[in-house]
Formats: sequence, C-alpha cells, structure tokens
Amino acid sequence: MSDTKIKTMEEFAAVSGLSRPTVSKYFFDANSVRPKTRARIEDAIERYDYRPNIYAMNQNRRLTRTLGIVVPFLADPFFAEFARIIERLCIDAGFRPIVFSSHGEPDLEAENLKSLLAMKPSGALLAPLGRLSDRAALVNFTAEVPSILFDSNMDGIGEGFVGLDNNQSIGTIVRYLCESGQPPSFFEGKMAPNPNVQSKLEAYTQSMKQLGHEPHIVYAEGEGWDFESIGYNAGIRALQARDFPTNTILCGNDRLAVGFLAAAYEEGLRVGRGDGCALRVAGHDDHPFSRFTCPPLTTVSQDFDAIASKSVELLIGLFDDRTERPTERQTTLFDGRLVIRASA
Amino acid sequence: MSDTKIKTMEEFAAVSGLSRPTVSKYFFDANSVRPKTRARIEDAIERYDYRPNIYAMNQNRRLTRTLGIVVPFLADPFFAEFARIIERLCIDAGFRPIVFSSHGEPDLEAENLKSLLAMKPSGALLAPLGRLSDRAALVNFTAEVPSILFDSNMDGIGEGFVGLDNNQSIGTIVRYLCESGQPPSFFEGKMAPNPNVQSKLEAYTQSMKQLGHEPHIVYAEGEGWDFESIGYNAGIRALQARDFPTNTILCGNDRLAVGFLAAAYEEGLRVGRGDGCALRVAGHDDHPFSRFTCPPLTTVSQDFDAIASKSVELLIGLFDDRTERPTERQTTLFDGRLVIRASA
DNA sequence: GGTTGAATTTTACGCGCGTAAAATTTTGAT
DNA sequence: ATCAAAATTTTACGCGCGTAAAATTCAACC
Repeated sequence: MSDTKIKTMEEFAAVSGLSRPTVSKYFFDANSVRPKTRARIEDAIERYDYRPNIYAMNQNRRLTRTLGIVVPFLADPFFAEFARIIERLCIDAGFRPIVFSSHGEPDLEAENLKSLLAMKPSGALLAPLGRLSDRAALVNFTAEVPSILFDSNMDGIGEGFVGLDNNQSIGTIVRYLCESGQPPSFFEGKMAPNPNVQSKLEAYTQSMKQLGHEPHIVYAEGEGWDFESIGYNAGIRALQARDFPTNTILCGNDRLAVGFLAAAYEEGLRVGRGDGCALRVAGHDDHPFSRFTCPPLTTVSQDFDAIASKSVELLIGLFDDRTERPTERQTTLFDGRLVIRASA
Repeated sequence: MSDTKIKTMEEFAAVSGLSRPTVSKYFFDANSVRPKTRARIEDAIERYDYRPNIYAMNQNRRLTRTLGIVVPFLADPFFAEFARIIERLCIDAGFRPIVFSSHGEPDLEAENLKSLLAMKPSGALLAPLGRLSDRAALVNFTAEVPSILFDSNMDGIGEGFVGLDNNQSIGTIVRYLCESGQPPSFFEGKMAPNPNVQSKLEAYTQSMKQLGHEPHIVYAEGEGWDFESIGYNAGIRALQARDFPTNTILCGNDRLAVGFLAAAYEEGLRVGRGDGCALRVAGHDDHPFSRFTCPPLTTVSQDFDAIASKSVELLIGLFDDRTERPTERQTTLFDGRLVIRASA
C-alpha cells in the first residue's frame, strides 16, 4: 500500500488513470464498467486504500444500497439469530444492512423508523412490535421505503409478509401432545408485548376444539420482555394453585417455557414423557438454547434460513426488477417443524 | 402537522423565521441557541416534521455525534445485553449509536471497523474478538477514532479499557467453591474464540495454588461460538471418561455451563449442593438466562450497568473535554459479585 | 479496414448543508 | 435608557460526489 493519502475521488481517478465519473460508476456498481477498467480501479484501491466518502456518496444517489433491518428486541436470541442470518444475506447480495432494535419500546420503534428513513435506505426488513406498534409510524415509513415484514404481520403494512404459519405450527404440536398423552393447556403472557400472541391463541383454541378437547388458557401476569421471569413467577403461582386441568402445558414461546421449567424444577415436579414424570412442557419457536434445557424442550422449530432468505429475496425483487411493484401484498407462510425432545 | 413539505434547511429556516446558520447550529447542539429560538425551531419541527439530510449534514461536520459499538457476537445474550445498555446510554447522552456485530469472524470485525471508519464516528466502544482479532485493523481504526475497549482488553489498543477483574471474580468463586465443598476443576473451550479465556485460566490456576489445591483444567473440544453445544458434547465425553477429580466444575462462562448442565442431566447426574447431588456446577458472567437453568446456576455476575456507564463516560470525556487526551491508557476493572444459586 | 454500439471522457451543474467572518440585533443587567 | 456581551443574520465559499448530455475513444465484429 502506498503511503500517499488519497482523499477525494478526483485524486483517486487521477492515480488510476481514469475519469471521476467512471470511478463513480464503478463504486455504485462494479460490474457497470469494463472488466479491464474494473481491474485497474481495484488495483488502485488496494494500493491506496481509498474509500469514497459515504456521506457525499449517498447525498445524491437514488439508490443507497443500504437496507434497514428492524427487530423488536435484539436481546432475544430468537431475533438475534434472525438478524444475524438476514444481515449475512444482505451483505452477500451486495447491500449494506443496518440493524435496529426497538428494545420492546414502541417509541423507540418509531424513532428507529425515522432514523432509518433519514438514511434513505433502498429497502427495509421489518419485524414490528405488532399490537403495540405505532401504526402511523409504520404507514409513514412504508409509504416511502419498500418494505417486507417478517415474523410479525400487520395488516396492510409493507409490500409483503414472510413468517410462520401459526395455525399449522400450533395445530401440529397440539395434535402431537393430544395423541401422545393428555391435551395441553396453553400458557401465555396476559399482556404479552411480543408479536403473534393473538394468532397463536386462536390457533390453539381452534385446534383443541377440532380434536374434541376443551381449550384451557392460563394467562401469566407480568409486563415486558422478560419472558423467562414471567414464565417462572406465573408458573410457580399456577402450579401451586393447580390451575392446569391436565399434566400437559404448551407455552406460547420457548422463553416462557424456560421460565416454566425452572418453576417446575423448584416445585419438585419432574418434567418429561417418562413414567416418573409429573408434567409435560412444550414450547414454540425453537430458540437457539432450547436444546439445552433440562429436560431438552419439545417445541416447534421455525426455519430461520427459509424465512430470512425468502424475505430478502422478496425485498430485493422489489427494486431490482424493472417490472412494476406487484399490486398485491404477498404473504408467504412457512410450516413449522415439530421438534420432539424429552420435555413432552 | 402541516402538509407543506419542507425539504431543505433553507426552507425550514424560512418557515421558522430564522436564518439557516442558526438552524444548522441548533441541529448540531440544541443548547447552543437561545431557549426562545430553540422553542421556535422545535415548534416548527413538530409542525413540518422536518429532519435535516444526514448525509449532507455529516459531510462537513467535524463531529458527527455518531458512536460506533462493535461487539464480537451479538447473538450471545451477554453481548446483546451489553449492547442494549450502551445504546441507551449513548442516546441519552445525545449521540447516535450504531451497533455492529462481528458474528465471531475476524474478517467481519475488520470489515465492520472499515465501515465504521467511513462513517467518521465521534468515537467508538469496542469489544474486540481478542486473540483472533486482526490487530492491524484495530490499530488502524483506533489511530483515527477515539475508542474505549470494553469487556475484552487488547494491549495498547484504544484510549482505555473497562471490564471485569478476572482475577478477583475467578478468585472469589474458586474460594467459595473450595470452602463450601471440593475444589473445582476448570472447564473451558480448547480453542475458545471468545475474549478473556486466557486471563480466566490464569486466574483459576493462581487462586487454586494460593488455596493449596492442584489446578485441574479440562479442555472442551469444538469450534465457534456455539458454547452450549460445546459444553454439552464435551461435557458428556468428560463425564463418561471421569475426567474430573472432584465433584465440582467451574465452567469458563455460563453458556458453557448451560451445555454442561444438559450433559449432566442426560447422564442422570443430579446437580446441586444438596445431599442427593452428584455434581456441583458453576459458571461465570451471569448471563441473562442463568437464573432459569435447572438448577439455577451459581455464577459470578458482572455489573453490566457499571461497566457500560463507565465506558460511555470515559469515551464521551475524550472528545467532550477541552483538555487534551490523557497520555496514559486508563484501565478500569470492576469486581464481579458472587451469585450463589442452587447449582453449586 | 471500416462499421457500430458500448464504454469512457469532458464539461458543467447541483445536492444540502457546514462554517467562517463581519455586521447587526437582541438580551439582561445596570 | 445605557451598554457590553451574547445571539443571530448576512454573505460567501466549499465539501465530495451524483448525474446528465455531448464528444470522444474503445472493442469486437463482419
């Protein structure tokens, strides 16, 4: 690397023996210049370690090639994993992803959308808070930025949605639990801030009825995203109060189940399928750590890769194509896969 | 909100009855203008929903008020929690934090630093990969951007370091384990990619010797950041091979311990302090979910808030002050706090 | 070698805002 | 009302690059 400091594209164009507009074109799309020209530029980049000023660059560009990713709560391993995969896919597709977490706060979500909007992103992948979201903020954002929603659907927001088919996934695990033992109660946060709660509740109720069982829902008190804590505290209470008519509990998500398992442990109740077990506990979502609970958690896994890939693919299709945007809002649902482990 | 679209600061200054330079000054520092002026501007912001173009803004600013946060692996709840707290502190201090995750890959870490450098951040809070880091990339970055390292120290990199006193924290839990039962073996990944591993190993060895016990380290095979998996697989192997001379195991971090607990469960070994227990297992770091393992994990907690606060405070002090940068690289170590739960 | 379309260069303008310096106004206290 | 200090306005220039259109050069083909 030469020690001459190249500061501007003008200087860089000079040392690479090209004109600035050509270099500018390269930096927007490396394939838009002749291979020989490209080689010369990339050679010079190596030598002088030049990078164009991103602020000056994006100021007038129509397409920034920046992609926004907004998740409701990044400290939740579920969304951390999602973000990680999506980020990688975006980079590989030649975009610059930027991840925002709303940390469970609707205000911050709205603020994130405003910040993101100011960055003039080419597109965005959004997992909104859902029920708690500031709908106006999302409408306002998606009006200007091509967006695909994932994991958490909101009617009429964005160009499409990719997520799990809750009916299928809940139906599958409910059927499994019923057929392999007693029908499950459903354990869910009362004022759960996370998405998909309502949809899961309905799916549970429906599939129980279909199988000829009476649905039984136990609501866990507690606010916020501290699901393990909520599951633990409410679990202790519900177990002591004998709130569950059967020996089987289906938790709304794996984190709730982790807390519930801790409660059962504390109460001296052995969890599992075996003879000596007092309780069967199942979760939903297959969080990264659910394989390692004691006992390992029976749950429904989402195909992170499939959902992430499809989301990114749909989004890029929105502005990559010459074709006009589809008039229809596309909804793509993936099936969950039953993961039978020792807990139920 | 009026429906007139204000696009430029010129127009915005006009409708607020001020000059553009004054408005510009406000957007850099809201307190740099008279309260009455500020009120007028903020009133107009409400009415017209105007936001300056961030690219044009940052193009010529000396101080962008952007802060970079780089963590080695965001899908690890430990770093997710750290990032969350730091992000909040930065926002409250009037900065725009941007979080990057290196996803455990040294190449991506270097790439993140380059991307961040291109954003001309006012400063950065870095938790480098450590042993695996591309040192040159960090040297290059910190030469241009005032940086504070946290959690993971690297000699001579950055203006300072804030983290845990591994000697104290490991020493404390080793002493506790020794005094309350048998002395612990240390269970750690063989090629662990995460920071602080070497430092913890040394602290363990030293404190064991100090207490008159023979150190015994069991290395877990396995690559990457899948610590639960590594802890589980290596745990199974080590338990079956009877690799542990005593009934007590201190794991290098809580995620490893979670995997190890799963292994013990699978092997039918009851973990805890009680009479019927075959094994005592302790962790380190107090991950957010360690309270909910079965049994709950005895560990050493880091004071996330204190470390995060101190890091941000140090960093902001670097460019907030008129005073020149301190010539000395500051190292601030916090004590860990022993968290005794049921597992040991 | 001539042709042709594609790639590149030249030229010129604009983006939206930062910033500096000097002129002017406002403020808060006397 | 007076006055100095602080805040604001005016004026003017520059940042680094995008982009458009016309002129020129290039590459590949028959």
